[in-house]
Amino acid sequence: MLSGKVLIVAEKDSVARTVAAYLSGGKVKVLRVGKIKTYHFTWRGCSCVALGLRGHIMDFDFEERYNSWLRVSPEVLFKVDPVLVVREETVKYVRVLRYYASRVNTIILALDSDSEGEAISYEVILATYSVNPRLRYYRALFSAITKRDIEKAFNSLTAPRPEIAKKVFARMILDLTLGAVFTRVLTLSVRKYLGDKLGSRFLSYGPCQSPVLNLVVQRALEREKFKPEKYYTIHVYAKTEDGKPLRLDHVRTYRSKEEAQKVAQRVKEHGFAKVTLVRNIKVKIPPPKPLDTVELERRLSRFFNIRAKIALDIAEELYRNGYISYPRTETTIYPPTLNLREILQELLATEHREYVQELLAQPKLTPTRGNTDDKAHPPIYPTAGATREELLSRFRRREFWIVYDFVTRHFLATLSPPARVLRQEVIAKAENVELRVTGVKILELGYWRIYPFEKVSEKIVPELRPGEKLRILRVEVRENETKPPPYLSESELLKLMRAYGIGTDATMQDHIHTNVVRGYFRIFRKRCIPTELGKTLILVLSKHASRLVDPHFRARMEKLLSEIVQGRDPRSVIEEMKREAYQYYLRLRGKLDEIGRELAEAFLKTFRYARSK
DNA sequence: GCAAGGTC
Repeated sequence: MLSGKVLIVAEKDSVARTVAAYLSGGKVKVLRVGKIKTYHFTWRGCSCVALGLRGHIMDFDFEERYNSWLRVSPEVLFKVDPVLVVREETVKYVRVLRYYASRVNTIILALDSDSEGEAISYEVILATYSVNPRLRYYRALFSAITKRDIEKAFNSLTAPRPEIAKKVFARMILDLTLGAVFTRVLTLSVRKYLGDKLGSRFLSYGPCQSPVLNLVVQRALEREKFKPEKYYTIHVYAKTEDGKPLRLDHVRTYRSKEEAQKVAQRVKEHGFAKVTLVRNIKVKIPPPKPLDTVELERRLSRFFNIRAKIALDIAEELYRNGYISYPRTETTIYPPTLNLREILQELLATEHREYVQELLAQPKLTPTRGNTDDKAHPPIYPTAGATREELLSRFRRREFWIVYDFVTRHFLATLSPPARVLRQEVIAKAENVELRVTGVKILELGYWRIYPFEKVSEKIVPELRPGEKLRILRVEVRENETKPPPYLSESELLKLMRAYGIGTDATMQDHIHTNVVRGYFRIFRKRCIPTELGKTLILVLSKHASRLVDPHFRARMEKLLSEIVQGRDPRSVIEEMKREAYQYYLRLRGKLDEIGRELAEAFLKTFRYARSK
């Protein structure tokens, strides 16, 4: 099937390098063209060159003449087709692609086996077919960067799937069109009220960023609407028969203070409580599953108050420097080809040496296992052992060490035994008033030894037996108040985004970050607090175009787009979505003055506040 | 100057 000369294109350099190494059997010549590395080798008698891109090489944009926000009415953008253009930063890649394309007879598209990879494949075809009419294109689909998978993919090449590429292109067109139209109309609405005060700022809308903002705002509104209510609880201080002190709580709460006091009085007069139930349950707490991107971000936020964007930026840098594996993954199962013992050997160079030795001494390693596999990248794990000093001197920032050490501990935890605790519960009755005390006793630390972030605090209840009498010393009625729900934490937000299907593992933190940069919400002590501007933006959009900010909007759009893969004409899908968006546009346009006034007022509050802080 | 998705 193949003969002569072959160009292999991968999504990133590391994959091109690995493919070359596996197919060549080891003999690879590396040539640099500017900053781009090309890998030359022989495979099945063909002379091959492999190179890695940096993701997409093309992008959609509106033609130059639509760039004026003032002279071009936003609705015009619904009627024009954005054009696919080579990105400035990737012109050099296209040049190299074309150079080789004119000198080979076959291009193998070894891009990631997801829809983005299919789209990038198509971009490569668009960039090269004109320089060599005899070119043949094949697709190599591998589900892991392992020798077996790569060889299998290259021995069973398939055809590119343009319908998947077209779905991605349709998404790009819709994201751009909706983003541009609504960003411009919102920004223009406040112009006449704000003038120069707007500065270089603008009010953005996006099919991912805005539903994310909505989630944050809804929680804040719940919080604001919340009316605290008083309630009363009863607490009993008692002594066991052998003299140990013990506090029991009445299982009920009361709205009325008088009623609570009456019950408390009855308990007090009764003088003792009789133990009716002693329950001790041994519970196993399993170690965490192998780490994916979202979980890395969520845990670093929860455990260390590190923002998701910072977490991924640092993980990226650690990856580039060879300390951890590729940080953008949805996989939570270690592939069978991953040599866990080898990684442990590496980790002997860390300060967890002794713990690592214990694990290595075990005859069999049994890692935990999640249930997701993106078929592209393994879970995140450390790839080199390093000390605190090494990381601190190399990166100069404490967070690098925190992230690296976290990844290491998490990896070790997944190979560790569960923690074991004893959950204790004692019920006692004074007259007919039910009292309870609960406790936790740690039986075995298990993985908590290396992963103390999840360790529970111990509270031990003295040993009691049913029928035992507890002498009541004091009874207390406490006044409490119901509390509003807290602002959404960044960790919860990421979880919700994943559940609603907003963004991808690699972009979720971006959508959060965009909202922060736009001044829509702040993150303070791990929690997302919307500004006046963020709240007003959601209020305005909810009133006139609620679907655009609905958390389900992204998933709905994806579902519609997937019809393209089933054979539907992309143009008809794009038109359908645009028609709907146009209706929302008309509604907003009908209320432009009112909307502009509200947003302008909120804008001033938000940025006056930001400056005065 | 608009978005979201790759990648560094």
